[in-house]
Amino acid sequence: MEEQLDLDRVEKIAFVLKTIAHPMRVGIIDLLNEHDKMSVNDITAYLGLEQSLTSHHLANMKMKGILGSKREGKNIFYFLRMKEVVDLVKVLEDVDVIVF
Amino acid sequence: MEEQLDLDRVEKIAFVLKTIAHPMRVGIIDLLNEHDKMSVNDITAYLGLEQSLTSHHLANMKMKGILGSKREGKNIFYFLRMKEVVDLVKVLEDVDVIVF
DNA sequence: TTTTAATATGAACGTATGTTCATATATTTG
DNA sequence: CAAATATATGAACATACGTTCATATTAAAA
Repeated sequence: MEEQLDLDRVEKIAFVLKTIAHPMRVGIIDLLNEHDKMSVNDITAYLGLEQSLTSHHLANMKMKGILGSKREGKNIFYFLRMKEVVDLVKVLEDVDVIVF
Repeated sequence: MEEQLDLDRVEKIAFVLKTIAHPMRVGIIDLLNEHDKMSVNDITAYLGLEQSLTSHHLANMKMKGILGSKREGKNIFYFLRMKEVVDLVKVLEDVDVIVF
């Protein structure tokens, strides 16, 4: 690595981390890694959240390029666009942490 | 993966992500990956921040188990304790993102 | 043993983020 | 076309987070 901070680089990396750094958004990534695409309803059920809150999380991740979506009739299906985020989760899978 | 959300799991993962999801904290990880240990002064210089702000970031990451520190005379040296975070950064190295 | 250097701490404050709630929009079905 | 279903949107609010500033602590050096 360099001896001089590369601002663009660290900002880009932090931007993605920030977008994912929430329990429910990690859950969404897990789910969409298992399923290719899922409707908002099914995601909502899985997370156990309110519809509206799920929708907010999904919109946020979509806007930032992590997810994509396509309508199919009454449903809208979300899917992983930035596949790398799955690896982020995998890296931390077995890490030993005390959460607070 | 499972068909039922594992809350402890996603909370743990999000907790670590959250701790790192800041440009300067990504910078700190880069630096400590290159150097084994570094004094607060040197880290501060590298980041181009105020001493106090750097100290806050370091204390935060230490408290949450990402970093460790040891005093040597006048200086305090910080080092990576949770090495896995380096891989988080590496995963996002070459990802294509539009930051805003 | 006062001064200087290195680092930590804590209060204060503004901004960002997560959540709720009420409502809007789109699509299908009767 | 009216009703039902699926999803989005936006305002309001509370809380979390990042930053600054002023001051405390610790160790070394003069």
